Amino acid sequence: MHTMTVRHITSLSQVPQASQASDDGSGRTLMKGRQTKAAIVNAALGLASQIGLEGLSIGALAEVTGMSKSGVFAHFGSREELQISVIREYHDQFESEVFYPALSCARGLPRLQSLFDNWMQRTTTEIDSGCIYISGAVEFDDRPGSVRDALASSVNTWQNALQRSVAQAQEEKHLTAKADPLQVAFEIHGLILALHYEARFLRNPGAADRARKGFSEIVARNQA
Amino acid sequence: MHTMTVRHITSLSQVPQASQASDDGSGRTLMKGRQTKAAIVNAALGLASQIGLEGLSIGALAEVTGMSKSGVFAHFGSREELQISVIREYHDQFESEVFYPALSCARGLPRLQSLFDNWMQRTTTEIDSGCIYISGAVEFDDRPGSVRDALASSVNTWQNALQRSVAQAQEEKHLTAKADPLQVAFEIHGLILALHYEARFLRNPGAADRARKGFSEIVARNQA
DNA sequence: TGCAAAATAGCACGGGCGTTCTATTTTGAA
DNA sequence: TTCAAAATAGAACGCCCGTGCTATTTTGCA
Repeated sequence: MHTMTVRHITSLSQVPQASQASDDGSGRTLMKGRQTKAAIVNAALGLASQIGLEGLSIGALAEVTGMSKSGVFAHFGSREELQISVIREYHDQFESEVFYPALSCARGLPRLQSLFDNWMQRTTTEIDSGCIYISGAVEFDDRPGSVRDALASSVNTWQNALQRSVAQAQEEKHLTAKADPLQVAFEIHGLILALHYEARFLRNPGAADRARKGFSEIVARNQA
Repeated sequence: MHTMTVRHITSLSQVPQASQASDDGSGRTLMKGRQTKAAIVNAALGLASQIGLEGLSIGALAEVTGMSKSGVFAHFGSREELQISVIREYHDQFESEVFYPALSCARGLPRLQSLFDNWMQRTTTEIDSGCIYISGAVEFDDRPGSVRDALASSVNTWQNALQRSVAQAQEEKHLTAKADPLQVAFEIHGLILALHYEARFLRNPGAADRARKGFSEIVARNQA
């Protein structure tokens, strides 16, 4: 039986969260375990990106980090909790690489374009490492449980942010009011998925260009 | 050491292949093992659709078919060969459900529309069972080997057929000659991937409508 | 510097996996 | 009906997995 502190995966908007520094609120100073745990999670994210969340094994993780199996295990209490930690880490990285940088662009189309560019950039990088929002969806689409919930929650948060950006582009009269943000976000998502599929699995060259072209066509078609 | 008869996965066009009846060409009559093997492969496809090609285990398959582990194993000689058999079976089903029926529609846009409709129909059905062209791509994008090769070969065959249909629609002056078949096929693929992702993983309603709408926009934009 | 608590290691367990080997049953042409 | 060949079963193998236990080491405040 584990004491599982429920921590919601949201933000991707307003609150820029607290310090994450040396104090966890319990009055005790940062113990070494925290850093170790962070290192483990980082290694785990690297592993999971390549072989998937399901392929992630505590034994392999112990080898990579140079620790013992039980030493790794103790930080999480279960494999599920480890997987959820990895998802949280990925969420944070995605947020800081794709979402936050776009906030420096003007509301509306510029910001939407920036969101897409950052997303493309990240996906292109991931052609060699894999995206766990994509692989995870396939691994857990039929597997109910807390891992699936954490994953879906993260993805939903991002999709909402994307849809919000489309709606803002309408408010700013950059896109026609007749467009449906859900539809636009759906089509953009499809471009990213096709890029990931064709570049990473099929190794087709030119997929990135096609994704970019697809985006500009979507924008053109929905322009105000 | 296995005698592995190399059988290329192609067709999806011209040659409607031979009888597949009771003679395998070696002069011997159909033995019972053939039917059993077919039954196993069918069961395996059902299993793999839900839990993926990697999740497929000989033990589980033996239980489902009511056979012994070694009885099942003997038909394939290795787990890889079993997975490849499943891919071949899926290829055949995909062909006969999506590709062949569309041939009864007129060359050009009608046939392309039919291909998409059949594909949509199949994907919609697969929201409950999963598509191994999609899950397999994720599972094997980083795992070289014969399974990956078989999968990529099947997918490439289908993509070529789709691109050919787009080109034919241009020849028939249904679509503008300025369109790029690779681009159009890429975007259509994206719609199907987004449908699968959002309907099967996120359980978002309305995804099918959005995919259809996306297709009609692609057609409209590329009309001659 | 001492000492409780936290972090890590070591070991063993039960279970599922793919595969191999050796019986045993079933098949179907002669 | 016979009998070799094909099909299937059964048991065992080594391997890796997640997890639970019990030391042992390390940490960092008093």
